[in-house]
Amino acid sequence: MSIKAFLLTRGWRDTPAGVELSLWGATPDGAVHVIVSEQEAICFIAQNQPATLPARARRQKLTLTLLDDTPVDGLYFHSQRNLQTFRQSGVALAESDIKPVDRFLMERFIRAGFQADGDIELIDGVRTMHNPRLTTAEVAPALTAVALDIETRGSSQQLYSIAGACMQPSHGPASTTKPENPAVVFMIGEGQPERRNGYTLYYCDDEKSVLIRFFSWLDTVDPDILCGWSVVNFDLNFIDQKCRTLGIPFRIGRGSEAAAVLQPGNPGSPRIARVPGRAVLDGIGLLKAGFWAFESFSLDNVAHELLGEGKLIAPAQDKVSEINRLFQDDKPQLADYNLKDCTLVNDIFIKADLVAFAVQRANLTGLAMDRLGGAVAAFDNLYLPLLHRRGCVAPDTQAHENAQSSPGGYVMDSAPGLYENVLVFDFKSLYPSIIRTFFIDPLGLAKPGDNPVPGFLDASFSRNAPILPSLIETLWSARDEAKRTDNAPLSQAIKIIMNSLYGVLGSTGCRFFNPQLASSITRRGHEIITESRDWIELAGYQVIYGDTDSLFVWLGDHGDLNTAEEIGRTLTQGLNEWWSKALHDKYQIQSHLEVEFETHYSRFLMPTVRGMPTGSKKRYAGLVKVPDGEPQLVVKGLEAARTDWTPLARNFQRELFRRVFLDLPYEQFVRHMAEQLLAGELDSSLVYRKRLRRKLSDYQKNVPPHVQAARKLDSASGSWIQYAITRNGPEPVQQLESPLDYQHYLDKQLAPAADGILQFLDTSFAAITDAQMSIF
DNA sequence: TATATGCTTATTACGTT
DNA sequence: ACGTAATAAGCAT
Repeated sequence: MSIKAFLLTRGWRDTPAGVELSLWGATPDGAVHVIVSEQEAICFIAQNQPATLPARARRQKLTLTLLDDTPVDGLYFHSQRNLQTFRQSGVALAESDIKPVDRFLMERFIRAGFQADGDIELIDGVRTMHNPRLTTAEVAPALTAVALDIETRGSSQQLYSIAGACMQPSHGPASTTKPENPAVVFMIGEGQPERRNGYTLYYCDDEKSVLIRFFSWLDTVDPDILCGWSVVNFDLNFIDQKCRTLGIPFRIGRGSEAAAVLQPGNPGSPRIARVPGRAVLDGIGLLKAGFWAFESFSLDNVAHELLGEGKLIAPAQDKVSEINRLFQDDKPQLADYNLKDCTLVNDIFIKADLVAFAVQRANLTGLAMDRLGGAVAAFDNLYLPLLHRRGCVAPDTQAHENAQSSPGGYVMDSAPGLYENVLVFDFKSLYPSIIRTFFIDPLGLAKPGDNPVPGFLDASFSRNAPILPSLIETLWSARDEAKRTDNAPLSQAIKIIMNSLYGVLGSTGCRFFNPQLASSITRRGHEIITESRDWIELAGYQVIYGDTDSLFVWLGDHGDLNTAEEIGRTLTQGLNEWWSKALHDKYQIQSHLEVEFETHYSRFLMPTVRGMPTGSKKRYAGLVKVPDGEPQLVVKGLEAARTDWTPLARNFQRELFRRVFLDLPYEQFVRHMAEQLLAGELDSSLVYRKRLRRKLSDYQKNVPPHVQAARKLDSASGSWIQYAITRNGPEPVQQLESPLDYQHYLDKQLAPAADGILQFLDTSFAAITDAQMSIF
């Protein structure tokens, strides 16, 4: 095949070998023909338009105008700096020595419909370290994955074993070539290979041999994806360091290319894995990116919550010594444990559809599928191609010192009380809908033209085919379609990208940062929520609370249970129609605001700020009746919702609320709970769990309880600390020495958890339990 | 290998009575 | 002893 140019890199940087470029395509003779970014290429691919890209990109000569009106002829670039670098560098192009990973990627692009001759072009420069561009289902039609997991001995940093297990994600058609040996464990030890339950255990002489044989196995399986649990920060980093120590190459890339784990520049930032030709997906990171919430992100806990099973050695045991013991006495059992972690990871990936989510996310953002976060880059990828087609280029990122910050959401003062029949209305995707309705757009702000739509901070926005609103519109209908076809990962990915489009406009790291943009969104939000509140009150109902995009409406005497739903629908429709008319009359714009009737709480608690008459914010609870089922208790922000409160208080609060909401007796329950506590029957639920968000030594100005407990620990371990309050103060659970301070738990856990609701029943935790005392 | 702001709570640290 | 500011964590949207 004859390759003219290959266009798969991005960004630029100075290296000892010279400047590496990535934003442009060019032909081997050095002439600049193609002015197109990788980002744009990926956007096209994502839209299933592979044929459109090369023709358009090669032939189109654009005349561009900077937003500051500097004319630029024929160049397509993302920043002044890139332009300068490009001009100075004298790009040299070559066809030679295409690496296996590049060849692999080209083959995939060709399979996706590109013509090798002419359509795919090679730009020399970066290309060695960067990779994997498995961004789309078209490019990677049948993804295969391997979960890996290592076992080590902590103190001496010895590697005991590596396990790997193949997965066929639900995404894409099944791979036709099933690996012969889909799950393996390589362990230091002596003996013949052992066929065990679903995998093969191989014994190796030493660490070096464990690594080399694992790399070789990986090469035959040749997965697109490596996954695991904290896989970059722990497993791959450990293997990388071990390879350096042993002097062997870290060959887990495609075509046995060497991988690397980049160490964080500044402490706190995550490590990054560079594995040529493969994507590295971490289960924890992906779940967090999809807004999954778990009590803890430990593998054992997530497996229990999602799959109903856990690790073979429960974390409560002394895991380290147990692993050491197994390595000495029972290697097959250690191998079982090792492999089980891999299969749990695979099962979690399948259950939560994480590969599909990662693919959809990459399709939408134009980012590599193993790159999490990156909202600013995603905005660029979506916005810049459209901006360029208008003949404009964007400004580079600026330094913003003392940047004016924009307000966030509007949080109403609440009316505290214990209610019946509270309806919750919310504006569906409020900020994106404001962007659509009010033409919020960087280009529209720069060139408002005649008769613009006013924003805030003296901003005004052109009505003439704005870019960002049309982008939102496209995403919006794609999301509706995804919901219609039950494509949950896609719908979730679109929701996240839509919301992040707003977020970056208020972030100084974004080239489009501008308080006028951010404020024109959020302050319009304030106006919308307060005017909606006024409208509902004029309609005769009391609004007891609201936060950013939601309104909590008490039906009061109108609250006949059968008519509540009816009222909800009527108010929804009325409010939507009112906004349509109001915005048309005032600005001659079409409203894309959309109020939804979200929840009907049959019982609802809006507490006060502790010890005050003032209504609380961001804290409430309610009961939702479900047809043919147990009523569902919803608790937001209160003690029961907080992981830094003890299980004692959280369970107690939920049960108390349930009883109160269902008009069941509760005093006996409260007394019984206090009795059990004092009798030592609840000791196992008295543990606090908090994160150490800084280094132990960095807590200087103030030493909170969890830090006091952590400092009593012989060996510091991890960023979470579990502790209990004893009569000698906080002590870590691992080294509990003093008797528990039950009075503390009565006063600081049970009482506050109960009084939030009991105050509206004209009683208190103290009153109920004192009555008990007087009986004795 | 830069989405945000708003709110509540507990606890400590430290000054003033 | 008591009030208040600072510190820290976690949550809602």
